[in-house]
Amino acid sequence: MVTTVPYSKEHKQQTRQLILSQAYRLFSSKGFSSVTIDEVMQACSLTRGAFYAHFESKSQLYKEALTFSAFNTALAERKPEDIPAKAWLSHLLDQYLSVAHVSGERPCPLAFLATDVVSRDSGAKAAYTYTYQNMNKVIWHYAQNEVSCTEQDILGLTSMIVGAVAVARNIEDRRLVERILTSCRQQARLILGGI
Amino acid sequence: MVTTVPYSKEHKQQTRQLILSQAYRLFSSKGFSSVTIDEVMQACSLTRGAFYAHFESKSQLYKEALTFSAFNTALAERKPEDIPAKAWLSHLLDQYLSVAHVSGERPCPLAFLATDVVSRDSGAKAAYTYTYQNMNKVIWHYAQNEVSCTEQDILGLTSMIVGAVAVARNIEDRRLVERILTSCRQQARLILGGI
DNA sequence: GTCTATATTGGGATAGAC
DNA sequence: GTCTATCCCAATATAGAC
Repeated sequence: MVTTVPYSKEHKQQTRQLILSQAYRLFSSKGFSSVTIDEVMQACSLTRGAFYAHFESKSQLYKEALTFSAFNTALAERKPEDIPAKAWLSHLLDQYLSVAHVSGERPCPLAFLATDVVSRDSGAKAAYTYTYQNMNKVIWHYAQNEVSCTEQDILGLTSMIVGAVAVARNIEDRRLVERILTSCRQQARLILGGI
Repeated sequence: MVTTVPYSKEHKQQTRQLILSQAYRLFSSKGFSSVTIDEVMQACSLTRGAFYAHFESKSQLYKEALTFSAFNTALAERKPEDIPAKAWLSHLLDQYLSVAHVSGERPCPLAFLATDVVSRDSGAKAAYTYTYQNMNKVIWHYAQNEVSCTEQDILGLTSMIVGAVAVARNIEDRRLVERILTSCRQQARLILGGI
């Protein structure tokens, strides 16, 4: 019941982080219901029983993994000092609207869990909303004073890039996926008004 | 094993359509895994056992329900003769980008099942892709010759409206939802270039 | 075609040893 | 904290009567 000698506090923290990262990887690719706790723990080279020393339930894991992911997304990365805001924003957009992202590289929870969060509890929805607001904040941070659009216009931009990635994941025709991403890269520039 | 007297062929067809419509209603609101066959059949006032006289499996039902929905979406509605193409397109956009739609009224499968289809089989993905292509075709049909954008630009537009609805469903803050929808209605007009 | 069982599996969660 | 073993419920699918 109580943590004893052979496992240090750091070890528990590390294990917890490992579980969160593997859980997010699996949840983002398959959704809540299709992921089993056994699967998550096996990915961590642990057994199912050990799970409950870290989390109360699968639902709690989901919520925490969602929050965890918000800090590991590409958008959370700090801009290198020597790159201008406009160039960095352009880079972020291209990265988001890339085949690599659609294929699951550093998946954005907003796109990958878009319809999965709906059936979860309010906590998960709150985490989703927070991440969405944060995405808008980050983009506006780089865009403001540089482009000719309002803060409200950013909401349309983020809807578009999230939607593009979410839709593209279901499309097996590679050519169509490319066309969607290309169109959105263009429209994003149109909305921002010159970057 | 074989259909006998007390149930006519039309009766079977009617039952089948009822199952499809109830299934789509449930799938679109909760996703594949969270819907049970029992639930679908209860919504039809039938029992679980009867299901297998109509479909082979839950997966097949999902795929067929997805295809079925494509023919019942608001976008599939015919334009009344006396309404100009531009006005009709404008009406379709406003309807798509409405709180009512986000709340589940005549749900568009592209938005409501955006991340749910990913884990399904190729048949489901093909149905999704077909529906997406069709949405683009319909919008382009009304837009062409009326607006100043290319067919490729429509892909960005549809990504945006699908994304907006998918994202908004997870947000409990009504005010934020309104702001997202408003922004997208504006950006949609911007992309179309004057409607 | 629809019903009432029932077979069977998968997976969340707990118990107790180490 | 992690393991193995187990409980237990939910849900897909089938069998057989009507």
